[in-house]
Amino acid sequence: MNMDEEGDEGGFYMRSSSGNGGGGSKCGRWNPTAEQVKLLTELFRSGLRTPTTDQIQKISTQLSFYGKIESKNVFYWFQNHKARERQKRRKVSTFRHTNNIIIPPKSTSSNINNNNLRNTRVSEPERVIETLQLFPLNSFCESETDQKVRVHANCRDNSMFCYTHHPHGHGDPMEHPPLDLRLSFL
Amino acid sequence: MNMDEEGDEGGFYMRSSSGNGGGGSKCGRWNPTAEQVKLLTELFRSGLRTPTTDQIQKISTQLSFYGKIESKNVFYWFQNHKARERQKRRKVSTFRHTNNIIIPPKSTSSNINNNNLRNTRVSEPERVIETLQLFPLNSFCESETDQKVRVHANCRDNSMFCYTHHPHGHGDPMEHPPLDLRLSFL
DNA sequence: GCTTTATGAATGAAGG
DNA sequence: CCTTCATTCATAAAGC
Repeated sequence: MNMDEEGDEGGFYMRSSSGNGGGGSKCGRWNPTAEQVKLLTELFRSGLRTPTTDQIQKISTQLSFYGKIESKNVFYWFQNHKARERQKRRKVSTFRHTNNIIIPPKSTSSNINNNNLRNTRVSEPERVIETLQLFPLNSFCESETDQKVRVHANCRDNSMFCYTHHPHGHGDPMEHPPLDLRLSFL
Repeated sequence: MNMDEEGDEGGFYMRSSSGNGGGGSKCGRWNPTAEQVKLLTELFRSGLRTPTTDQIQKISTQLSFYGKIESKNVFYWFQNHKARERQKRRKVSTFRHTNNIIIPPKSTSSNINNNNLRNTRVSEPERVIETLQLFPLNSFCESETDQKVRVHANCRDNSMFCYTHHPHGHGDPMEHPPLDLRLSFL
């Protein structure tokens, strides 16, 4: 991109690590603490997908111990998490596999001591059950993104990330294909 | 956290050697080549703002010729590009009064392009008029007192967010179905 | 090589 | 449920 525009004016970081309840957390949107996320994730993994109002209330109440939270946050969290889980599953892409053994993506917690300034999201690796994928739907890709191939019968074709990798490989630096496409391929 | 692992909270990307198209590129984050950016920009300028999945795929396929790319990269690119365009424009037009004539905010171009539901073709140019903004559409002022009860047409329970009082009293109506939650409070 | 900027990626919040 | 927007986080690239 070539936007020689000025950047920003007086950026202000807020994102207290867990100071939702204690610190002077700025209003705005809910910023879950690590504990909250962990618990929510655990619930999700336990199979909870669409909590009822009652469940939401209870969850919210419990999580309020770790920081400010509202019911709607819980509600949205599950909505988003579920949707994005599905979304990423749809993404028929990039899974590293050797021969026919698919290697789950490395979790790359290489530099743990990277104390970033603004990174306040405490990392909590929390391994997940890894099930092997036995059928690579796509050719082969290499990326760190994983997916558990899931056959979804969605009526609409509005899957978000569908990716078919077109393998290309050449070390020619000066390659320059006929970049003339007037968007015609769309 | 990346969206690849549901439990992976602090997944850090491996450093990338950024040898994108030519060299051995590690997968840190996608680093588009000049050609890719050029094409994407051109598409954007042609009016494409929110490509459909199908378009994303085609674009991705085309661009993969110039270097490694995934669909989600295209998706994110358009998301970001559109958002930042808007952001920039908003920032500038915060006080754009042409002499004395103030153009009233026309609902933020909502209905300009909404008619068109993303056909398979490139959308119409969709000129962004973006007039000045007199009111902060989404000013987040923390008001603890109220809760915007989201009227959500939930089939099962109609009382979605009720913060003021719990709807069910103490009877605790329905016990949770098939949830095998280890979290006791539910 | 350290700081600043540009931008890829993620996610909370809505709208429909 | 699905899509989209706003904001934020993280980091490669650019500038000093």
